Amino acid sequence: MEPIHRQPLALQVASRIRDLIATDQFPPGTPLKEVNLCKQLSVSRTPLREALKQLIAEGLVEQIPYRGVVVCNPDQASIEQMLELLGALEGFAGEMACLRATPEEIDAIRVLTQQIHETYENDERLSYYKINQSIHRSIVEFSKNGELIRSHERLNSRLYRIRFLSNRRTDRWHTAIEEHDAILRNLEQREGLKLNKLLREHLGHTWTKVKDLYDS
Amino acid sequence: MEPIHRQPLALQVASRIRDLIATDQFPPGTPLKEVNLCKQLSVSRTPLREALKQLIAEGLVEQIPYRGVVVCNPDQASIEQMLELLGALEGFAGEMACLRATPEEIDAIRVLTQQIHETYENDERLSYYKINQSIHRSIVEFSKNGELIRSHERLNSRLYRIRFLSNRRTDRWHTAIEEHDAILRNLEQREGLKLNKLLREHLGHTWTKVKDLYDS
DNA sequence: TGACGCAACATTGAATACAATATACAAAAA
DNA sequence: TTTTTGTATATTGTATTCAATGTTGCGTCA
Repeated sequence: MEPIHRQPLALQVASRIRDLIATDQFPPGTPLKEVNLCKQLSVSRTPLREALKQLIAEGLVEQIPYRGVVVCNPDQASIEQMLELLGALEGFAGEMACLRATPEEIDAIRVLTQQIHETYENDERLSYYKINQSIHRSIVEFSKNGELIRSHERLNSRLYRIRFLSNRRTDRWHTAIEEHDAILRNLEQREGLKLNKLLREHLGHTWTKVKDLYDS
Repeated sequence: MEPIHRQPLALQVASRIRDLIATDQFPPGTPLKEVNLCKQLSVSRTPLREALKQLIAEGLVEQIPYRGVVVCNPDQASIEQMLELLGALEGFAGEMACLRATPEEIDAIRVLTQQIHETYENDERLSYYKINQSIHRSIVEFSKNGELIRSHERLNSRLYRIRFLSNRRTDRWHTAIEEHDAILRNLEQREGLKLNKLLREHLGHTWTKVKDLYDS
C-alpha cells in the first residue's frame, strides 16, 4: 500500500515562502520578519521559524543573529559559481543518463525538444522557459541517482528566479535551440562524454546571458 | 576589524548532534527523542527542534510525523549513489583545481601525499584516514568554487561514518596510495580531464570497499 | 485463548510567554 | 550644531505550556 504523506505545517510554510522568492514577490534583500509573516500566513512563530531554518539550510535566505532573516542576493561571483556547479551536475547526470535512460525516456526528451521548437517559433517565452526546465530536469532524473537529483533540484531552485529574469533576452534563444538538438542527438546515441561536455557548455552560455542582464 | 561570530544555540546543537552521528555514538536507527536530548544537551525543545530541522535538510536524519526523528540508515543503493555523486563532485573539483590552484597549493598536496605514505608504512589507520580526507578536501577547495565546496562538505559529512568504518580494511590501502601519487602527478601537470577521471575512479574503489564491508 | 476496545501514557506539533539583543529617537552636553 | 547617551520600542532567541496524535497495555467478551 502507498503510505499517506502528511505535510507538517513547517514544510508547507517552507514551500510557500520558496515560491514567493522564486516568483520575485519576495525579491532579494526582503527582510522576512517573523511576526509579519505569521499574520500573512496565519501560522504561529514556531512552524514559521522551523520553515526558515530549512530555507537557510538550502541557501535561499540568510540569517544574521538577532537581526533577522533576509532573502539572499547572490552577487555575480556566486551566481557564476552556482551555474558552474549546476553545469557539472547536469553534465554528469547526462553522462549517467546515457548509460541508464530507457528508450521510452529518450522518447520523452525527443517530444520535449520538439515542443521547445514550437514555443520558439511562436515566441512563447513562458512556455519556452518551462519546457527548457523540463528537459534539464528529465535528463537529471534519467541518471537514476536520487542524490544527484536532489542536489540538482536544490541548486536549481536557488537559480530559478535569476534564470527566469534572464530568459527575457531572446537573442540567445536560437543557439540554445540548436544546443538542445545536439543534446538530444548525443543522448540518443549514448555519447556520454560528449553529452557531458555539451551540457556544461550549455550552462556556461546561461551564465553569459545572466551576466548581460547584470551588466545592462 | 574582524566581526565577532556568534553561534545561535540551534547551530551549536546541530553540529554537536552531527558529531555524535559521525562518530557512531548515535548509530543509524537511533531515535532522537526530543525530551531526552534536551536534558542531555541542557537546552529547551525549541532550539533542539530547529537543529533537527537543519539535520533533516542535510539528510543526516529523517522524520516521521508524530513519531519522531531517527538517524538515517542509508541502504547500499543510497550509499552507492552518494559515492557516485561525491566522485562527480571531486572529479569536477579536480578539473577546476588544475585551472585555478596556485603552485603553493599544489605544494601542500605534495606534502600531504608524502605524509600519507608515512602513515601507510607505519600502519597508522586513523592518521591515514584523516590525511586522506585532507587531501580530498584540499583539492575541492582549490577549485575556488564556494558552492562546490559546500556541496562536497555536506555530502562528505553524511558519508563520514561509513567511510570511517570501511577504513578498517587495509587490503586496498596499497592501491589507494598509488592512486594518490597519480592524483598528485596529474594535478602538478594540470591534466584536468585525466585528474577528473582518476578521482571518479578513486571514489569508485571506495564503493567496492564499503560494499565488502556490507557483504561481510 | 484470542481479538477487540478503551484508557492511560508518551511523544510530537503548535502556540504563547518571557528573556536577550538590536535599533531608533530624543534629550542633554560639548 | 554636532555628538553622545539613555530610554523606549521592535525583533529575535529561548523556554514553557497546551493540543493533537500515536503507542502500549490491560480488561472484557466472544
